[in-house]
Amino acid sequence: MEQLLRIAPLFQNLTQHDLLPIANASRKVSCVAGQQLFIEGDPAIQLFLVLKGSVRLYRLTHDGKEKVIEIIRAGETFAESVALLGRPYPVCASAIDALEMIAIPAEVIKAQVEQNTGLALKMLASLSLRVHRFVNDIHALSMSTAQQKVAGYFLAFLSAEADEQCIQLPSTKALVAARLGLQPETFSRVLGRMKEQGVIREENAQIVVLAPEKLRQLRDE
Amino acid sequence: MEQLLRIAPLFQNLTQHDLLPIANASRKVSCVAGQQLFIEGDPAIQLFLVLKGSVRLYRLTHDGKEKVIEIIRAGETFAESVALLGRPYPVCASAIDALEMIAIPAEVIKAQVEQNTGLALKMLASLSLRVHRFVNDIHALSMSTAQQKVAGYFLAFLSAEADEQCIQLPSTKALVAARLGLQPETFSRVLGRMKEQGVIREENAQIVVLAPEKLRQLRDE
DNA sequence: CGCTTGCCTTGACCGCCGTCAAGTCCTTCC
DNA sequence: GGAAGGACTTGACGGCGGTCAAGGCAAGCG
Repeated sequence: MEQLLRIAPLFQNLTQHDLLPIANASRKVSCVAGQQLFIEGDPAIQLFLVLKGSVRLYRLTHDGKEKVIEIIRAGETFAESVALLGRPYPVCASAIDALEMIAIPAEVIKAQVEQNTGLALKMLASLSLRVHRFVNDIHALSMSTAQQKVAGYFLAFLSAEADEQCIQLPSTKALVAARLGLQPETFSRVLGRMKEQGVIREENAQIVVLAPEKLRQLRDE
Repeated sequence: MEQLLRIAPLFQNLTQHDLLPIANASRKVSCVAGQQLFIEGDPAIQLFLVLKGSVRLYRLTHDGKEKVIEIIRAGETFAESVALLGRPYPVCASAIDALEMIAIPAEVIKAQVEQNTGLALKMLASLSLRVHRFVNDIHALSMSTAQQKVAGYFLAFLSAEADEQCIQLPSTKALVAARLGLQPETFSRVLGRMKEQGVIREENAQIVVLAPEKLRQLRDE
């Protein structure tokens, strides 16, 4: 269990002494694809570390549609912020595919944070990063055109200057579209246009970026 | 200085012993309206507590327009998250009107957080709140129509169930429009429609909400 | 093999919102 | 008082993207 916990940046570099009470209180959970983990308004009694699979965090709009806020992938934690505040979850969560996670009681984390400055700093760093990502998201969401959103999304996956990189889309295209605030149809059309411009290619469920600089140009309009 | 610092939730309830080094390292700054505080990419060497006036946090899109990410009002702090990470500012900041702030060196905060669990917890709570607000913002941004955004924005100001509440808009309407990701013209049109539906009224630069439940209905489509 | 189901694509249509432009109201300043 | 400027409003128009509908395509199953 301790080894598993150390996957998360949150718990790396913690001494075994500090990690032990957390490990003892945590338990492993498995979920099938599509399973509901919690819904908006549920009391936040635990935070999660994803070991395998991915999780969709979303909100329901008043007319029943869902807006994807974040997609959590293996190795990442979520619900850290709420565990500390003692507030109910601000989003719904459900498993995208088969899922393995570690559930960590919020109270144990709270207790540890109070004693252990190292963990507190880690959590601060983690939350700061999340804030930064949200700033990026808000910026991306208000970028006007669908093409710019998609280009920006792909560029976030590219590591360096290398040409011809592959991108593995998390789950289905429809989900990525939702993440970007687009309809599946629109996403498909944008991909089609990019393909006929020679910017990308599709190869067995992967996106191959042929011309990163052209992608950058599309994002910048 | 110490009294001023205690305005912020971040520093309330800190012992004088803990607050003193922070107070000693901080200094007061004044700005004229429109003054640039920092731009995106600047090294983040200090965080700010606004005493008087308000601050616009924004990003520049690639074609030179600016997207308002947040509006910080008197009594609030900003740039807490970056001060800890040692990363450059992810946004630009400029004064909306005449401004008085306290600038607190990031290093002092970092040093104090390492020693003082109380401050660490405060900062965690503050960042958690910010994350929650961003979640709300992302949700609001992806709500489709302009009317829904405006209704949601107004509803966030209403405290309880009381009818006939006044809302003081921060600064100009154009700025609020930018905050909502709308053009001033669109914002104006939405206000006009709400007025002729008897949902709101305008009275010397204030919005008077006449029918909160109608507003809720508009937000929910 | 044919049927179903789910995912994706493509086409047609329409409404919302951004843009451009002109006009009104109010403040400021001489 | 009159001119100038800024904030806001109102109108006309066009494009992007959402919606609806139909069709293609692969996997699973009887």
